[in-house]
Amino acid sequence: MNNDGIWLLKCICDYTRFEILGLLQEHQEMRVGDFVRLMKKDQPLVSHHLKTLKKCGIVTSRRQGKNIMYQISNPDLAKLISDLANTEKNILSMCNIDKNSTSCIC
Amino acid sequence: MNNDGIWLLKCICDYTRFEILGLLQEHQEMRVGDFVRLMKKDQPLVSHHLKTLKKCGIVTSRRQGKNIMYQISNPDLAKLISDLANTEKNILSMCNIDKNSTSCIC
DNA sequence: GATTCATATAAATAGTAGTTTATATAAATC
DNA sequence: GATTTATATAAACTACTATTTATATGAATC
Repeated sequence: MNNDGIWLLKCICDYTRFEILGLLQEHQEMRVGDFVRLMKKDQPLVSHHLKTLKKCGIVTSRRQGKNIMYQISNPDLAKLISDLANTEKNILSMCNIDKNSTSCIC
Repeated sequence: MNNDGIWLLKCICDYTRFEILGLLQEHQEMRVGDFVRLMKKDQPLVSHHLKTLKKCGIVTSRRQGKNIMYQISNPDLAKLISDLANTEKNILSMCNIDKNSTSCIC
């Protein structure tokens, strides 16, 4: 893992992974196939990002028969991630964003 | 600006920009040259990242003689960014990080 | 034990973003 | 007004990371 002090934020700041984490906040535990269906993305792509999240310690997994179930590694972490998402939302709503513009005007 | 809903987090999640924002939290307002000196990075690099932050609406600038002064665009935003940094720190401290390992174990 | 289903892994590709190098602009000073 | 100082811009380069495509693994079922 890189050593720049914000590798964890970076790990969360990819849209696909952000989406995965959002789904995991809602559903506690999910199979890979669930992500694939809900996110409408290719299975290898989803698996790849799950692996990245796992390497960062953000999610854990367990096998259940043919499926592999993923969950956020611990409840406190889940809370902090949702804090992060909320902070992001607050910042966004603080900005007057013109969706067709190239910038936001705070 | 991209449209993935986390462009702002992404804008903050670069080490150089994170460092710039950290300095701006401490000093309210700084000249480009101040960043260059304190961060020990090339001037064009710093300018480039300041431009990115500006495009995202995170910082603003004003000219003062030969210098251009940068500041975080508004106090609420400054607070939210420091919240973000704190959340990051909390997450990090929640993880038992072995600095020489390739992952953290939450 | 062969086939199917679910997921992982690996390799190739493509796109993006950071960095460096060189140059331009704009204000201040002599 | 020429030179210096501070900053910006542009182009070239590099490195990283997401995505795609193809294949492998491993459990369950017939």
